[in-house]
Amino acid sequence: MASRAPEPSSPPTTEPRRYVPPVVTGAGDLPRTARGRRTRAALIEAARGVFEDRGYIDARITDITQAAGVAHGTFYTYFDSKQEIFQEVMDALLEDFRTEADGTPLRGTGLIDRVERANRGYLRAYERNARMMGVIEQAAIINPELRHMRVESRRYWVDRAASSIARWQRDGLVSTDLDPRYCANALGSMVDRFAYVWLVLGEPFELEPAVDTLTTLYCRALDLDHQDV
Amino acid sequence: MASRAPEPSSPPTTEPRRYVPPVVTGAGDLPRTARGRRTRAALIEAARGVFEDRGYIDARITDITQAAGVAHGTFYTYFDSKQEIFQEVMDALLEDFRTEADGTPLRGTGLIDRVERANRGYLRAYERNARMMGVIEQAAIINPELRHMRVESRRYWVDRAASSIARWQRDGLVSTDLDPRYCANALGSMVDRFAYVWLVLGEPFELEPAVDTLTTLYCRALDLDHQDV
Amino acid sequence: MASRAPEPSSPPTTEPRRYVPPVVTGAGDLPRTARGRRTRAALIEAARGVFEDRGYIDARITDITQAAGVAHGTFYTYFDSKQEIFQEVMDALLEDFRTEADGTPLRGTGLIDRVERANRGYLRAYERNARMMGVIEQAAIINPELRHMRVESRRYWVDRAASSIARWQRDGLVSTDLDPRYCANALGSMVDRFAYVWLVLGEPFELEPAVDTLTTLYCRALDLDHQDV
Amino acid sequence: MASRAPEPSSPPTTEPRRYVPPVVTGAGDLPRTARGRRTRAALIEAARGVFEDRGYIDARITDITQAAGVAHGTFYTYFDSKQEIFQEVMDALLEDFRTEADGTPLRGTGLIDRVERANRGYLRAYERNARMMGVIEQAAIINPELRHMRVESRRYWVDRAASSIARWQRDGLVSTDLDPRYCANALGSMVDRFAYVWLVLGEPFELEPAVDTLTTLYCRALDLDHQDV
DNA sequence: GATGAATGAGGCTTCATTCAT
DNA sequence: TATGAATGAAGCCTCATTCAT
Repeated sequence: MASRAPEPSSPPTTEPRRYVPPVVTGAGDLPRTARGRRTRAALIEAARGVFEDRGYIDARITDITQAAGVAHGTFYTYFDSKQEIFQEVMDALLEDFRTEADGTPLRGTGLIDRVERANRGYLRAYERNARMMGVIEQAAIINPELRHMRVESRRYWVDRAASSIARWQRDGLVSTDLDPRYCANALGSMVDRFAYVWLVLGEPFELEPAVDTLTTLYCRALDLDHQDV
Repeated sequence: MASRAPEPSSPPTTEPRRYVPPVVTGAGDLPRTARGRRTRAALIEAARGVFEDRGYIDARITDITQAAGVAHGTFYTYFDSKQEIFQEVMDALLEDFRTEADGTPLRGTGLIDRVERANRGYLRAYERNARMMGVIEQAAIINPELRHMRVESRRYWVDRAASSIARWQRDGLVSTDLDPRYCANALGSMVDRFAYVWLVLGEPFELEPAVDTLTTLYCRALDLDHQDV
Repeated sequence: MASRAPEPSSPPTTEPRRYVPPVVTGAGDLPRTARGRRTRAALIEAARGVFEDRGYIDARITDITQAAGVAHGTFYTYFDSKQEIFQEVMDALLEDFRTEADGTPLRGTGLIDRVERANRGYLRAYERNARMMGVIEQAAIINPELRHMRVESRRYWVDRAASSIARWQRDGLVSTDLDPRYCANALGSMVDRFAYVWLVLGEPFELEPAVDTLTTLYCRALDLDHQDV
Repeated sequence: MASRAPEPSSPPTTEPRRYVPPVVTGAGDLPRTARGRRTRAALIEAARGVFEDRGYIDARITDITQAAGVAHGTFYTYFDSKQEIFQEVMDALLEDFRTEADGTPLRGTGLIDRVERANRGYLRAYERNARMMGVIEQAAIINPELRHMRVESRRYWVDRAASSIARWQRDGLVSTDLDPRYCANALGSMVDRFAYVWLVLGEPFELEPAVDTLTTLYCRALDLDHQDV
């Protein structure tokens, strides 16, 4: 049945490449002088603003240098391309994401509390970075290397979830008729996509009911709530 | 005196008063001759192929006319822009989607069977149209009008699901502590995004376990399986 | 002094050609059937409206056929080009111009009365055809053959005026220190251009004071008013 | 709750809220480097030549960059459109016009001498710029903004003349039965259009008789020659 | 390091004209 | 005659990247 599907490893937009670690050009390292570091930081900050305002495709190098208050050519002193500076912005964002997720306060000690904390953390981080999240979606869909980054990032979260589920199965908390990888992907999709529909597409929701709903569905789907007495 | 004269203060050459609507080249109705209908259909078919191969952004009008074997200008006899022909392709696809979803055989008569049928139908339609689904995602993220179409289409499915959930609540099958709209969005996101991750991003899954997992999670999340004895 | 001027016979826009009488193609003669004559007339009428609304450059064949309610290709059954149908429209207009000019009532019998009649007639005809006059100016400036027509038409009026002036000189009514051709051109320019500035460019004037002013200036310039006692 | 979040109803990806003004490529100020100024000047000079040779409509950006010996894209470093560079050329020309008109030697001290000087100055400036004057006529007839410029420029001359006539009336030199604005427009039209017919349309005239005729007609029309004893 | 000018490939769209029915 | 589909040349403009100071 799945046989009619396109090769899964070959998304349509462009020919997939094995992940080539970003070529470290002259721009790879941090600038040596303080002035250089300042300029570089200004460019990254400016770039984030421009990406948020115009999206990935419509962001022009000119916009970025202008917003940073430097000459056009200066951009190429620090970055080789739009993609490269985008990766910097994206890295910072994903880092913020992880930090936020972990830093969210835990309200209780049960499994449901943990799930709730994860969901709340994710949604809050998404809220704060909503505009860039939309842009990342756009960029990832267009640029193969950026897509790779995004897929990798996704895998990080999904793998964590899959490990948890597997552990819960070993602990007898979750039925073993479920495949952890399938479940983690499905439930991760649920949370991630819900955030996108809400915060990027603009479907009107609110944080607390969203957290509640996602947490309830998540736990009931795994039958965690019956175990968690 | 100047009675028959036009208003002197309104020079005719460049600011016409009577507005003659510009000729609507394409877009209008269907071509009047069989030949025209053939050409138009050929363009749409060619366009789908080109979109699948190159994505929305990289698809050029030239690619489409070449694939259809007509002159470049012929495109503009039938369509005004890439967006317009894309909408045609997308319409056809969404139609196919609905048809497929409804036509999937029902394996039993219980609620779970119905959920399963919906999920299997959705995934099968997604499979068949995987490449275009990816392209639609791309296009919708870039073009506001296409995004609108996609959001509307999404709403169609979500509303259906929300209605079902509300009905099940009235029938005492689903706990009333859940908001149908939140649930429908979350669970719809789960299925839709899972399909995307699998069939567009290329995460390796298979149809039957996917249907099973999604159906199980969907039903347990709503506690449908306890009722459905 | 005049030596630095560009070759007078070589206006800049395009290479001047000797006047080639319009090539009589298949379209030259009137259609044989009544239906054909009707279609042709409809096209000319439609063309005038389109030219008035959009100017010469922006008028498209499509606009004309659409306004005439015939198929696109039908145009070429009767005309070979936009220029050709424009000439038809222009011919009719110039004819109307001459008729109007001659038909204007003569208010008295003196020279001044005649000058006034000519001016009033010219301005009234201009008023009625103001929009097309502007378009003719545009067309003549762009298309060498149409410019030729316009120059010829201008010459017609100027020659008439020059003849009158020469006659008046022979009759001792006008000082012989003036060159009739120079005068006729200058005074004709005055009237024609005044009409353009008023009725095409939209400078606000009114008919009667305009006639008065132009007539007074015209006659005093030639000292006709002193003779005309 | 969702306090730090952006308005959910406003998706960021495509409808940016903060408006980042598009980079103004050309048009801005003068180039900052000498090289840039040189290139810009070369483009303007080349443009004038191209306009003279091909007219406004047929002048292509490519022609201009080729004539200036720069790459196509360089044009857009300094100008946004053909219209914009044309305005520069036109500005320079009108400036030259005013300078020339004022700088023409005054042959005597009477009113007639002044009129003659103005006419000679105008015709000489017209002679020197004949080709561009024709092109300006073309451009002004086609492009609304350029027409506006031209109308404004015309108004400048006509207002000057109207002021003179009004003054002469106050001084008892010109009959008060004439409206200065009507007269200034009519007589200005005479001179301007005569120059056009001569130097653009190519009707054969010569400078001195032209100056004489126009001056005589101008003065007699206003009865200046009777006063000027 | 910083500047800003120069480059040029690349795609879209229009519309007069031709042509097959 | 009338129709309307098909043709394709032609020019504009953008903007990432390179380069000379």
